[in-house]
Amino acid sequence: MDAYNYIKDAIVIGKYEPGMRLTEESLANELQLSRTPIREAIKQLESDGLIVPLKRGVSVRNFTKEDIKQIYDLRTLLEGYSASQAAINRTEEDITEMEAANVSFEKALENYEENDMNSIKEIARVNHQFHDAVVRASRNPHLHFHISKVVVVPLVYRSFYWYNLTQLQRSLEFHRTILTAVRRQDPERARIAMHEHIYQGRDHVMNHLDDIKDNHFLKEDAK
Amino acid sequence: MDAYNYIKDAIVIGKYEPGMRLTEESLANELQLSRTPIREAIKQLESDGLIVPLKRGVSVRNFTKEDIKQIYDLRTLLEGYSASQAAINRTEEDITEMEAANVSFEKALENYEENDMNSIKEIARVNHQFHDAVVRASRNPHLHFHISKVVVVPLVYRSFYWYNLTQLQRSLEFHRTILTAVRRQDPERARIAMHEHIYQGRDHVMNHLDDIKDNHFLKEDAK
DNA sequence: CTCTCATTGATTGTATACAATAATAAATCT
DNA sequence: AGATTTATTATTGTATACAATCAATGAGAG
Repeated sequence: MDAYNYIKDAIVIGKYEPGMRLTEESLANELQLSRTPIREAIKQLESDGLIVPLKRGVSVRNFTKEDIKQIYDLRTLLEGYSASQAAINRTEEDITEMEAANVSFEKALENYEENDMNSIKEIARVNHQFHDAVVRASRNPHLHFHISKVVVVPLVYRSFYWYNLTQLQRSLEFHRTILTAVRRQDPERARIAMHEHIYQGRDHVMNHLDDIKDNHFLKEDAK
Repeated sequence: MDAYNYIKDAIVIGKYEPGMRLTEESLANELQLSRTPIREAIKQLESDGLIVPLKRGVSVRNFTKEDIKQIYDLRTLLEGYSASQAAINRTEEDITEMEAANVSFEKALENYEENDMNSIKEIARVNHQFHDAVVRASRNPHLHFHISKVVVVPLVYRSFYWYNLTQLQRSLEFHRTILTAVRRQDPERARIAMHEHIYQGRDHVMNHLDDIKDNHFLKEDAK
């Protein structure tokens, strides 16, 4: 894996915590590379908004509750649009892919256990599989570009750790509703279903952020 | 100016034409720098989607007519949302800024002459001033982030060269309508007005792309 | 004469060295 | 002691050298 993806993953899974300062040399040591490729990775992560520039060097970005709200609102907007466009432009192959993703989701739910790292990761994977199929069906690469930047945010990723079986089953139901609307080429219903689906995710995450007292995600930006 | 902004501008104004291959060494020579900072700039521009990776090195991205359509659709969506949020969250200072931007626009129109490089640039500047004020009034930095990536596309920038006085006056009228809706805190009217405004821009650009025979923007991707 | 393979040349990927600058620690003065 | 200046250290910014890889050219075989 290259430096960019390594560091990105480390941030997303929380290995590098928000506010943590990243120095080129320590990263270079950890990845057994020279500073040159590290610097390039850092520049890209800065473009992604996952790290913020300091006077000297960079630190892992801290997303506040307000950030998460706004990011979910954007996701709602973009993925809602994505679903509506998918309903217009989808082919039979797209439908097949979405169906396959939902079958995988079902299977993943059968093996699901709360707090089991592996089954959670599997859920995250098949969930992404479905959403990705929708975006691809929309036939708009630029939309894909923006959605991918909005979804990668650490908290969005980690939200799967906070779901329980009932909520995940509800998610699958939404996927089925969206699939039906896309199959019937009903853009508005597809959009609304996706909108509702992601909005539920937003509520879910926001509730958790309220609960957590010692919330290291909400630390003030280390200046 | 640093390497990133230099190359970006060169691409946006068309100095580096679509499909043109960029080698690190030639850029290093042109900017009188070593390859190291050039490489970092290239990685960022790749994130922006302004250049595309080749098997070896990179080339300036070529935006097809389909790309432009999709980009404008996204802009419509994002800036429409931006206007609606501005209507909700605006302060008096935001209104003042938007008013100032429109006054500047008026002034710029008085000095406007078709094909006059300077007055065109001035129009582009004050237009951006207004749109930027709206985004800032929406109080959503992430929205700002995405809109800025969607607006920078070369063709969007150059579209100002294709306007005439009547069309620019119409643009100013739209700005006024948007401002009114934002002032009255009417999100839906603000959204629709912005939507219509940008959609006109889209039509305008698409018509021009139809007209232009020897359209170097539409060259096939140099592989 | 054309196709294949090898050799050459150009360009990128990585490492390292040095210079510039910021952060930190020490020392001096009031 | 507290503040201010100076010295030291840490970290980044840039340049350059070398290794790895891809593209292009040419030589030889069919």
